[in-house]
Amino acid sequence: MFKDQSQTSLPPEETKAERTRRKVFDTAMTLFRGRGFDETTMRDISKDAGMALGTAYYHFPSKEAIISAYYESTQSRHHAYVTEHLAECKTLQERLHMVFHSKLEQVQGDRRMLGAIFKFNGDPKHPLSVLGDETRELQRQSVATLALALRGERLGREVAELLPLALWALQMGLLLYLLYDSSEGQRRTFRLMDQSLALTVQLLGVVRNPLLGPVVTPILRQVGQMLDDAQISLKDRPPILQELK
Amino acid sequence: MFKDQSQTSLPPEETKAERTRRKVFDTAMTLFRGRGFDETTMRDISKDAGMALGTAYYHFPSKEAIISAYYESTQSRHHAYVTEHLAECKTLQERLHMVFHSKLEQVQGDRRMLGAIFKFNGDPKHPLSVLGDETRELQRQSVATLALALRGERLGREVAELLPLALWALQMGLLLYLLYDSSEGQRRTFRLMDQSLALTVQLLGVVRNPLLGPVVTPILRQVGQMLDDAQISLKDRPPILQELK
DNA sequence: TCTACTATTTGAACGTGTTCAAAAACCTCC
DNA sequence: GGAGGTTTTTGAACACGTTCAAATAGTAGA
Repeated sequence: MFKDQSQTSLPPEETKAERTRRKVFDTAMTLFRGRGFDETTMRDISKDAGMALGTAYYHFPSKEAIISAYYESTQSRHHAYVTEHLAECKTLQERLHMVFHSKLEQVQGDRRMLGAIFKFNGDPKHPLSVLGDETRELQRQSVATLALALRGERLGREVAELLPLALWALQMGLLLYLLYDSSEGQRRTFRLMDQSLALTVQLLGVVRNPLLGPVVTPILRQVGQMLDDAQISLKDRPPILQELK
Repeated sequence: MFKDQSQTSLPPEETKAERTRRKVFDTAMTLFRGRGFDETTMRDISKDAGMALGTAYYHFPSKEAIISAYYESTQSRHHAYVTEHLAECKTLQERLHMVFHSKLEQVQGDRRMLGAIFKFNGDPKHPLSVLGDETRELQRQSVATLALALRGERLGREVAELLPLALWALQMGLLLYLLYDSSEGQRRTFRLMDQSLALTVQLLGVVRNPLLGPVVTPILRQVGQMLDDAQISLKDRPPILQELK
């Protein structure tokens, strides 16, 4: 219809195909948020987007692929937000608070979509399984984003290795909790999050207490070895869990 | 076809309907184990069971309901096994070992079916969500079975409240790991399990150390309060997570 | 044995996600 | 502007889980 003459120089990358793809994505997001993932059909999406069913499938190989795209986009938005606001936070508490709160606020409106993400963890072969092969890179990024909150902390080797993964697990748990939390404004999840983070900081204090070193260090070391052995680790190429052996 | 004349007195409860239902269940189990849940069609099941599609649906309201029945049957088999063998185990280690090993051995052959169970956790409304409303009773039983391993232990109030739930979470984690573990005989999962249990016992030692009481007790108390507040608790009617507030 | 009722079985039909061959639009080089 | 090629769009078709009205088998009371 329209030749895109207004933007000859700015983004030369917005091809027609990309515009269609975005139209599918945006329409799907609106419908998913409104009715939920399962209640929205691909036919609904293509109809609302003003195109044929096959067209939507040309741009997204499956319905879940749309969720996957959402997953990527929130992750990168979160990462951007965190890197931007990191300098403003002075203490560890502040950094953890900022990192976790921004994540939660970001996905707060998408509660009904989270289910669609958690749904696929049961299938190791499934591309959307958070623990699986295909989301490995995404999961690595997610851990890296959270690890930014630990920047500059003096941590023992064991803690430095384990904590980012533990934070990731905590975040996953909180997102799962969010999914079930229909309290107003999801305040329950926010409270649980604050308490969890306070506890984390407190535990970190215990772990760093030199008097308790002899008790704590061997345990941490053992936990680390155990997770390594089970390949639930972060050492160089981080799989979390792919098909094992 | 056959009038069942051989059992006039033994089980008066095996009606024809029950026999058909069992036929559906058994056929489904065979196919699920062989090809996996998703790869098995309701049409496959009904054909192999020698009946029409609608008949299978008369006895099970949905495909997932068959998994649900499996879920119940393993839980009760596990419980029976544990109560029977509990007396043979003298130490805490032995009891934990027996309880966890028997569970794992029981579901070992059903790896491919576990995915179908984990799949539904994403949806709070879904009857098969392990955290949800409808599986509450089943989850309570599961925790109770695991708690049998702690019978007779002297535990502080906080630990006594938290540990069973922690064991349940551990078991869930191990089952998820099992799902991804295609190592021969699932030895990776067994090893991870043994290590986790050893660590559990070791941690229990730390927690019980009277010298560390002042450090450990307030933390445990706080964790307990936090989970209570978030309704992730076991106090009287245990919800774990249902739709919140 | 017949009658009325219930429990069970049947397969056609529906809505879904997905696939695909063909049509249409677009692009590039002459 | 037209020929040849590629990208995008289209809607019919498929297999699946599920529903349902109708057919059949079973049962209990006369």
